[in-house]
Amino acid sequence: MNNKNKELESMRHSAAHLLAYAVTTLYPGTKVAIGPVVENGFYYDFAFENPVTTKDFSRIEQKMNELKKKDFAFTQKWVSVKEAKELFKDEPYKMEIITEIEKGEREDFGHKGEVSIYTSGEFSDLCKGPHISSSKQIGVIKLLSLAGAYWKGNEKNAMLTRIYGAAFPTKEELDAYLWRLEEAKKRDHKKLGKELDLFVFSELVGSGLPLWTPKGTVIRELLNDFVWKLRRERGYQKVTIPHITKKELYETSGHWAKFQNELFKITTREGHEFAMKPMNCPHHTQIFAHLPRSYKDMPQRYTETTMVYRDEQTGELSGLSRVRCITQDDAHVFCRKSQITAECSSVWDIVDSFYSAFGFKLEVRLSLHDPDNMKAYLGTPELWTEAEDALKTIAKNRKVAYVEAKGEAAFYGPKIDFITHDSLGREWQVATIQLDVNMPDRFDLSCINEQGEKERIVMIHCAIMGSIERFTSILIEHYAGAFPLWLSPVQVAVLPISDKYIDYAKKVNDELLAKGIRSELDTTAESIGKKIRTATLQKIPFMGIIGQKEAEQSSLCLSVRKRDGKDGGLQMLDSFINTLKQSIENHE
RNA sequence: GCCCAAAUAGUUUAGUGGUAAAACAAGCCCUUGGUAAGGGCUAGAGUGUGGGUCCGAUUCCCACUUUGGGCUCCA
Repeated sequence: MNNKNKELESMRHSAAHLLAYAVTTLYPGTKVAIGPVVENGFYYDFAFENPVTTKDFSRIEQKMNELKKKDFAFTQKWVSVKEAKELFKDEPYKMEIITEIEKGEREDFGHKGEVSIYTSGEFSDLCKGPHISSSKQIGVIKLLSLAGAYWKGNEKNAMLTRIYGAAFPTKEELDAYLWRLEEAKKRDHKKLGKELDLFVFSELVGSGLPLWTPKGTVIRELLNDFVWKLRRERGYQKVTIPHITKKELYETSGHWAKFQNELFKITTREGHEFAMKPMNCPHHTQIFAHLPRSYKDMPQRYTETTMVYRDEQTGELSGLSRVRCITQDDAHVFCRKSQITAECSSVWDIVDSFYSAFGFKLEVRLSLHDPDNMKAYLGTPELWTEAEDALKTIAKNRKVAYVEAKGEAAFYGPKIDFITHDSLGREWQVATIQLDVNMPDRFDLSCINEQGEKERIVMIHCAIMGSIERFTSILIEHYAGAFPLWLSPVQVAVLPISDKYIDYAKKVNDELLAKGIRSELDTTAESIGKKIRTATLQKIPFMGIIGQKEAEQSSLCLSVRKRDGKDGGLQMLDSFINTLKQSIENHE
C-alpha cells in the first residue's frame, strides 16, 4: 500500500472515531463496539438505548463537523489491562475485547497485557491506530446508511446498529463518489429489468421467484444456446431429470444432513417425504450409475439447464442476484482421475470463450476447505489435499492470477470459482468448476479399467453462467441494458414516418422476421421523433425509418439509425439483413 | 431469520385525520410530420393485506406480505 492510501485510511479511521465521539456526546448511554475503515469510508457499530433512524443523520453530521472544528489531537497511550478495564468499565463490548487481550486471544488492540488507547477530545477508544494528528485533517464526511449488524458477525450475538459513512479528503471527491453511486443505481438490473420488461415479481407467487417475460426469455435462451454450443463442441450430452426426488437420494448424497433446512420439502398423500431438487448432481449420478461403464466410455459429460430450488432466508433475497429458484447451466463430468486436468482445462476454456464474448474480466478464486472445520465437509483430509493439489496445478498451468480462499469449498470438494461484481461493486460468484471425490464414493461410482478392475471415478461439477438469473443481472448492469445486437430481445424497430408508409413498413418488418431478425413495427400515430425516442429508450440497437424516400426505391429499403444516434444512411434491406446476420454470428 | 426504511393508477411520483393530484404509458380524435417527446379528449387507484384507535383512517398504532440497504447465510 502506498503512502497516500495509508493516509486516506488513517483519515477514515479517524472519521470513525469522530462519529463515535459525536454519537456518544449526542446520545449518552450509547455503548460503542468497533469502527473500522471500509472502501470509500468507514462504519461504527453502536448499541443505542433508543433507536436512531436516518432522520438523525443530519444532527449527527452536524455534531461531527462541530467537534472536528475543535481541532483536537488523536493521542495514543499504552495502558495496562487493569487500567483499561477501569477506563471502559461501562462499555461491555470494549470490556469483552480487553478480556480477550488479557487472555492473549487477540492482538489487534494491544499485546502482552498492554492495551493501546487513542484519545480524541473527550472520547477514548481501544485502538492501535494509526490516526491523523488533528481532527481538522479529517476530510469531508457524509453518513450514508444505517444497518443492523451482529456483534462479532455472529448471528447468536446481539444485533448492533451500524452507521456507514463516506469520507474523502475534499468535497469534490465525495461528490464524485456520490455521483458514481447514483450512476450505478441507474444500471441497477432491478430497475432496468422493469423498464425493459425483462422479468417481474408477483406478490402472489412469492419472493425470490422471478417470472420471465417474453423479452427476458429471449435473452435467457440465447445465453443458454451459446453455452450449449461451446459444450457440444467438447463432447457434452444433454440429459433431463425431474425436479423432485425422494429424500433417500439426498440422504445418500449427504445433502439431507447438511442442507435440510434449505430444502423445500413435500409430503405425498401416502406420507412419503420428497424434496424439490436444490442441486442436480445426485440425480445425474443415477444416470451415470445405471450402466456398468468401461474406461473406454470415460469421461461421460452430462449437461442440463434446469431450475433448482432453495429455501433461502427472506432477508437474503435480492432481485435476480439471490433467488429461490435458480436456473443452473449445470454439467457433471464423470471421469477418471487421470482425466481431471484435461477435463477441468476444457471447462476453463469454455469459461474463457464465453466471458470474453461479453468483454468480461473475471477474478479467479480457488475455494479450499478449512482444515480446522472438517465437520463441515465429506471425506478425509488426504482426499481433500489430493483434490486441491489437482486444482492448484491446473490454475498454475493457466498462468492466471488467483486467490486462495480457505473455507469457501463446497462440502464435497474444492472449487475454482469465477467472481465478478455488480454495479454497486458487490461480489458475485458466477462460473464454477468443482472437483468432487466424495460423491462418487457415496454413490459407488466407478468404471472398469484396463486391468478389468473396478476403478473409483471422480466428478467435476461445472456451471458456466452459474445461475442464469444472477448472470443476467450482472449482464444487464454490465451493458446498462443496451445489449449487443445478438442478445437484444428486439433487434430492429421499423418506424414508418406516417400512416401512408405503414404498408411498406409492414413488408420490411415481415421480411426481417422471415430472415430471423427480431423486429418490431411501430404503428402508433406519433411523430417520427417520438418513435425514435421510444425505440432508443428501449435500447433497441437498430431503427429502420420508412418514408417517401425509401418507398420510391425499386427494392425494399430503409434508413438505418443506431441507438447511439449514429446515422447508418439509406440501405437496401437485403444487404442490411446480411450485415446484421454477420454481426449476430460473431456475437456482436 | 435479525436491524433500519418503504409500499398511493401499468410506471414514476405528489398529497391529506373529513374517501386523492400529476406526468408518462393506455384508448379515442385531430395532425401525416424525415432522425430523442405535435395537440386535444377519455378512462384508470380509494392508497399492499388484515386488525385496532377515532364520529371519521390512505394519513396514527399493531401484525402480516412484499421491496430496498445491511448483518448472518449462500451446495
